[in-house]
Amino acid sequence: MTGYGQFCPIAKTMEVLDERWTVLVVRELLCGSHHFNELRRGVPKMSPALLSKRLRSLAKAGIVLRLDDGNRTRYELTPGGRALAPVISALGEWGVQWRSQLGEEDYDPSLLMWDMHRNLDHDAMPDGRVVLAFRFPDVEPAHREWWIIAESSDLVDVCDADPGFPVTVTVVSALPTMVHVWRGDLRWATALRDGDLWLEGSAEAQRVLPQWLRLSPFAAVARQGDVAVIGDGSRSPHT
Amino acid sequence: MTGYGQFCPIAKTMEVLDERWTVLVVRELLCGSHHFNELRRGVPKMSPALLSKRLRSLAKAGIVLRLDDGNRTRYELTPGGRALAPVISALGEWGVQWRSQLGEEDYDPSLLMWDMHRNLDHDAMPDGRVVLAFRFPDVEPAHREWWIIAESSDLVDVCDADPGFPVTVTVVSALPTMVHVWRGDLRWATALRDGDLWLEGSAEAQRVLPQWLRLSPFAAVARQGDVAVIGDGSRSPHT
DNA sequence: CAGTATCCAATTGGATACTG
DNA sequence: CAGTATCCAATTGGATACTG
Repeated sequence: MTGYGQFCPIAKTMEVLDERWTVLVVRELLCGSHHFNELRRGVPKMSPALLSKRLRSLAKAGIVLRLDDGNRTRYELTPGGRALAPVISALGEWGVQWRSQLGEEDYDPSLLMWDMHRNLDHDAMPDGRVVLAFRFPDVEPAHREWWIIAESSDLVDVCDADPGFPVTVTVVSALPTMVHVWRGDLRWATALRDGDLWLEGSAEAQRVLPQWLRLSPFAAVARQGDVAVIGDGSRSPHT
Repeated sequence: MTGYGQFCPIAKTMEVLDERWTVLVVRELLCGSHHFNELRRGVPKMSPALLSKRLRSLAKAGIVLRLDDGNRTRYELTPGGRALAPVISALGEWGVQWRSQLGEEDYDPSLLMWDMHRNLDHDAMPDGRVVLAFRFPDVEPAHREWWIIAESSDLVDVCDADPGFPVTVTVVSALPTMVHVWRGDLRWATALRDGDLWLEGSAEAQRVLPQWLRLSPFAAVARQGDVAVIGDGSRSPHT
């Protein structure tokens, strides 16, 4: 039930990566998360017990190092773990090209905010605090409003309660619209032109927002295979 | 228990590939197997019930096509399935670099023969029938001797019973030695020089055998990370 | 914050035997 | 040849509550 009993290098790799959630935990580590609750925010639907278990397996497999960091534990990829980057890239590139259709349950605003908050282009942003607000009118009230507070490149917070700071720009759209813009399935300009997404704030801030908010690392991958779902989450048929 | 509930393209890919054996079935299809029992030979430790189940899942996922081919079923990759080639390559490259240590149970002579038989360099081989014999004195009698009978590029058989044809060259070694030569962990020349592997047959046939028998597609990948196990299957410590 | 402990229903997949 | 049927032990992982 564990190994494959094969000398094939693909089999030897899958022995380590084929368990549910494992690859997503590695993805989070590659994205720069180092602490347990930070990792949890990248895999919000994974139970903490299971995350703990996977981190131990990955440590045993020589992919993750668990380090004592004061009274917390710090997780670090080993060189072998970092060498998984091309594997993770290949998986993401295939996914964006051949699995672009999402189900209802895939639209998770907390994950979107978590992804966006660590991909801001701080060089393009003004000095001082920038507050980005998001409103998704189609989402249940409890998860409808979000704030990203960028103080500096190493201090960016996400919260779902109004932090009280003046907002630099507000983005309003259906959640699937923002998700597909982030994924690169739908262009900012197209969504704005079609009225599927709109901005509130100074004209200048509205103009530069798309530079501040970078897109998914896979957004630039050429699309093929199937048609993206856009707008309201209804499925487009395969072409 | 099935999806991850994430819009992340890596998660969407793993929803299709994270089940045990699935990636190895795709590997077999990419290697050119098209029929059920042909696929089985590439995953000898997988039960036929499970192989059947995985082929159905892959068909449902749009990766495999099941075609009626006379009274048998033919399996074909879809364009999306063929597009998994870079993913499979990345997995194999990582495995060869970071998981080169094999366990006892990974040394499977039937899989080795199956891999080798489809990687012959027919252009380097003479016209007419070429018979390669293998003897692994360390393996239990029932799986100690193997023959690869190459009639032409589209007619190559593997068997574990003497087919009775004159043998062109015989290779004798411990099974791990041949496996590590195939994987590229150990060079032909080194194994021959150290007496870990020897050949029987005409001097000319011995000389050209390494051209006929090509190595694993991952044999040329640069090694790093850990030290290969060679020779008798005992473990070398990590460096 | 960073996990651990416990429980349990559901799934998984190996084994074996059988079939047109 | 190309699978299907059945059974069952073992594992898995989600849920919930708890801890220093």
